[in-house]
Amino acid sequence: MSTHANNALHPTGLAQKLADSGLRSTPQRELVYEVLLTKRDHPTADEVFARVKPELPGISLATVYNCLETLVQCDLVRAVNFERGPTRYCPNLRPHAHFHDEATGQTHDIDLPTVLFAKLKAELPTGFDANAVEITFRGKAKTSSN
Amino acid sequence: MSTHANNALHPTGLAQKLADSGLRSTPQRELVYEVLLTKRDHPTADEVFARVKPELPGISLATVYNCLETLVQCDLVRAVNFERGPTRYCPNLRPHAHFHDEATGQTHDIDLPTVLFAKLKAELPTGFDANAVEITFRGKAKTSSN
DNA sequence: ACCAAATCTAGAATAATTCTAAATATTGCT
DNA sequence: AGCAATATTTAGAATTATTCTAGATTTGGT
Repeated sequence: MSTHANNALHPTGLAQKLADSGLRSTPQRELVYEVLLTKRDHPTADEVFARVKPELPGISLATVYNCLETLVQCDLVRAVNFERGPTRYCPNLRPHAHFHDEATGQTHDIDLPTVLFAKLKAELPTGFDANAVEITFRGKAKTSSN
Repeated sequence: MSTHANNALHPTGLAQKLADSGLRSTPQRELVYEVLLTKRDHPTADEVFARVKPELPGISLATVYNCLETLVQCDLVRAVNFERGPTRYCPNLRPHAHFHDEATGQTHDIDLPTVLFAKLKAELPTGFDANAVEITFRGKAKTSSN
């Protein structure tokens, strides 16, 4: 069922990545990561908390924040922000943009050719050296998947 | 001294733009707008408040927020967000990107060819109709103006 | 000058996130 | 196995930026 390129990194891989940063694999971290992989709808910390609680009823919201931050630090997950709304989390590590649907509030990943990111960086005046570019679209999506 | 293309819109123009939206020109709105035009360093609401207070000691922070919001609504000013930081305000209406200097925290405007924005929108899959694109660079700037 | 509507103000309320300090869990010795 | 050192989790308090509320002030049109 792995029809599309997927950067799923299951328990062992996760443990490895964490260890690389001198961190431990814990049930909380594994579960938070799994929740992000399972439903890739850019959930907020609160939403992750809600999805994780049934599995691990004792988990606290602070821990969810901690785990998410940890995963971001280890480059397993990207934090996505849109106009002061709550931070959303995204396990898609390919370079991509985001599309915010004004009607539904949903966030969609938009894959873009890598060269485009390079082209953008090339537009910067001398003296500016970017190590990241973020691209966000806003508008209406009339996808069939809605 | 008007060396660069400038979209300054002084009192009369401001009053006009406000009137277009059925709003009044007030000392507070004029001053907030002037402060934004005078020092275009993408100040936060707090910073605008600090700059405005000496001129109009009775002004409240709530009013500064109100004025900024009003100016944004009238398309005189753009609100700029970067990773959950406080919203910053920018009177540059040309389509442009922002560069966040990780070292200084400063925000710089980056003018980009208009066609680039169009090209980006063209990359969207069918079904996605964007009415705005936001581009943010992050990195180090070693400009002489620092 | 008067009235209605618009605007402004101070302070309370809210939302998302971070901080703090104590409780738990885990690891690496011995 | 036993134990100290360290990492992680937890609940709740604190913080920050912003919005809300309700009353006071200002304004434009008659």
